[in-house]
Amino acid sequence: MFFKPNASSGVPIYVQLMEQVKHAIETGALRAGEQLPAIRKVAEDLVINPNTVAKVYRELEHEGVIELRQGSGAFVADRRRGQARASSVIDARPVIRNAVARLLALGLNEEEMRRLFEAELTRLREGAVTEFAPRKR
Amino acid sequence: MFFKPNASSGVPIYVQLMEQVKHAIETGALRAGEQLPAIRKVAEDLVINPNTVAKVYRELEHEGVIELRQGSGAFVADRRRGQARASSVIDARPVIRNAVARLLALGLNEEEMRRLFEAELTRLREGAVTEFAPRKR
DNA sequence: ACTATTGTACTATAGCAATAGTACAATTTA
DNA sequence: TAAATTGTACTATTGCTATAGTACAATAGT
Repeated sequence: MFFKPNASSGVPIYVQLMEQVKHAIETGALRAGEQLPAIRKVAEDLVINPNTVAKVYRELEHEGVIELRQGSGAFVADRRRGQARASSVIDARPVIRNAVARLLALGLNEEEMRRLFEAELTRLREGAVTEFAPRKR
Repeated sequence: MFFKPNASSGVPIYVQLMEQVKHAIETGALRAGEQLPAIRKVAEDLVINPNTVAKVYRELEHEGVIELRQGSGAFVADRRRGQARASSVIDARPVIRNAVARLLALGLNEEEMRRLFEAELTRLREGAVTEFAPRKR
């Protein structure tokens, strides 16, 4: 599992890290019971503040994703649910990998892909949407 | 074109709005020369602060995406580039639409889809990545 | 027991996001 | 010309993100 904070994306670093850890668990890169690197170690590697990493671990624990044991470290919580999810997400990987490859072939850049993807998710979400259309001239 | 601010996504509202406007132009929903709704109107519709919308328009103008004319309003800049892009993005739409449908069929929720997608983009991006792996026990 | 490691818990600071409110300037419309 | 509309430009406030620095508490390893 890899991580590279995208400082210019507008998404807070701690949110990005949380997402990465969850994704690592979903894909089986991190399995139940396994230990995560120490707060200070992660902070050093990513060149971010230890407090930021601590916040990530704290939040993840609050969500039941990991377990924190003072003096020992952080461990992936062993919930059957996450493990069951893993297979689905792993099966899903080639699907988006293929799609992204096609988008790339069509000449789209990363930003365009992301906007297209988010627009599609919004479409699914539906709910109370507000129209944002050009005015009559 | 539709817009629904996702306050809990961690992404600043003004960034989301900027992305939406760009996407609308890329897909042809907004065409060169067309007028965008007034700042106060958008703010009212989306129930956000006029200053936030003003910031969006200001930033978009700075990027050359739109033109601001005091007293008149905001207009989509007529650069050939955006128009040329439109066809590519439109062609790309069924690709991700199909992919998202498959992910949905696999039982993935929105968050999982987004993480999977972002992970794939990170893979493409490559560059200097920092390993984030479990420690030996 | 001692030491190192790991998470916990503060305070303080700087910057950005978003809101609220007000006033002004340029243009369009009647 | 007068009024309405639209963008511009402030100040002030609140809350969150991220950083820096320090100290403490619990556990593991020797």
